[in-house]
Amino acid sequence: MTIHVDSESLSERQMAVLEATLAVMVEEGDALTMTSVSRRASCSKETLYKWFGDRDGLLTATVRWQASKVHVPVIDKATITVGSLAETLEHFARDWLGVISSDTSIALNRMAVSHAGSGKTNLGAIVLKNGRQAMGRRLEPVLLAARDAGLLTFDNADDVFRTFFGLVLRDNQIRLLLGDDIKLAVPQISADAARATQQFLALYGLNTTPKREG
Amino acid sequence: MTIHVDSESLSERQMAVLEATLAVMVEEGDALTMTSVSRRASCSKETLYKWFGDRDGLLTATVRWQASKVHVPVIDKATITVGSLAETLEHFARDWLGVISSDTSIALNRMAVSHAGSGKTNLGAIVLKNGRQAMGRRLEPVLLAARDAGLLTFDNADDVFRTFFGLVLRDNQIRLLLGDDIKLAVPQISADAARATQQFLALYGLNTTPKREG
DNA sequence: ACCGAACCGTAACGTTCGTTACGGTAATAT
DNA sequence: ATATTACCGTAACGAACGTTACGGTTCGGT
Repeated sequence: MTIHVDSESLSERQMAVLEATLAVMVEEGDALTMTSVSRRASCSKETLYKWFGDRDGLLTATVRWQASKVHVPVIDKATITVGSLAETLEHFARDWLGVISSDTSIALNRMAVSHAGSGKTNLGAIVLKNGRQAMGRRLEPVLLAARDAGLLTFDNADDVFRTFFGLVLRDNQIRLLLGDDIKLAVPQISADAARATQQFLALYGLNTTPKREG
Repeated sequence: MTIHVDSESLSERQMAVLEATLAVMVEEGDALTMTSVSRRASCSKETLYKWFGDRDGLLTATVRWQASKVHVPVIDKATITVGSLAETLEHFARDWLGVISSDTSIALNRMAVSHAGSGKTNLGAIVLKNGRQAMGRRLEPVLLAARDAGLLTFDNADDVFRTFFGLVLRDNQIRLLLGDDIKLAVPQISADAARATQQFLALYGLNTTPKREG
């Protein structure tokens, strides 16, 4: 339960251990055992316990570390135009869909959902903070800048972001978490991102953008 | 692993046991043990194993039984109008939000997500079939009837449903599964359902419906 | 009244796994 | 050179829990 390592003070070796833990997570899910991690990381169990306290500490450190690796692109607010806004949103949506359909994201979210049930640790809070909330924080200035530029109209930025969330992700995340083997390849993701952006602009944009595909 | 009871051939006593199992699921999540279920159901473990084979069989039977209880309202396709369509969609959305924010739904989805990770059983497929897919099957005729009546325009009904899914649920489901204690009370649900319906009609409706709240 | 089936409550068995302990090795410091 | 530290590999402990077994009770049929 005690935090033995901080997110910043991670040695190379420790990060390698967390990487191994993540790999085991992806392969075995919650059936991950300390033995399997130590085998995969070529380290001793004693080291695992010395560094991370207990199993929950190892999982927490892994989730926290992996979550901190997710980078959302920063957008320049100054030069925002009609085209750049659409481009930014579409790019954002594309990256996002790519992230949530990755093996590591699915494994992490599954782990967090499982542990949210038996309320021992707060993996769910960590994932929520570094996933959903980080996305919102990153996109919010873009939305506000677009509103200032007269491109969008809305009252609550967070509420708008949640609708964008729905338009982009739709049922993809829950289906992936439930094991539905949907194909989210690059063309599909691009098409989804474009559609979501179009729909979002149609709902909140001030000018009609009658662009059709084809 | 062997199926000992069918969904139809469930005695009253067996359904009471499954109800107890569901209650334990809600309370303890995946930490559910055979002992806790037998205690809660006032039955012997021997009976549990005789009826349901093993732990997975008990969980599967519970999920299957609970999922079969979810009833989605049937809508009359003949008398569809502009107002009835909006009313139908809004009602649908309201019921849906109520379901996914219920304790049982959260517990069931968490269980299914957990087991989708360690691919032993197919709880995820069951939940998916009786949740997401059942909703789509139920709403599809409404969408098609609305298109026939000239109220909506779209190519792929399933694709349209997925967007409706996103507009209604947004980030609510994943946040609930991850343990975020968001308040989804009746007024909030009603407002969300109304907003989602308005936005959906704005995207796919042929006539503009400039109704504002207030 | 008697029998057998179904079921309850509980004890017991075996496995898995988290956790701890210990011996051995390489590197670094004194 | 020797002590200390950090780590690896593995063995061992203990608890939790799925699974099985067994004695006792209820109940419907004959």
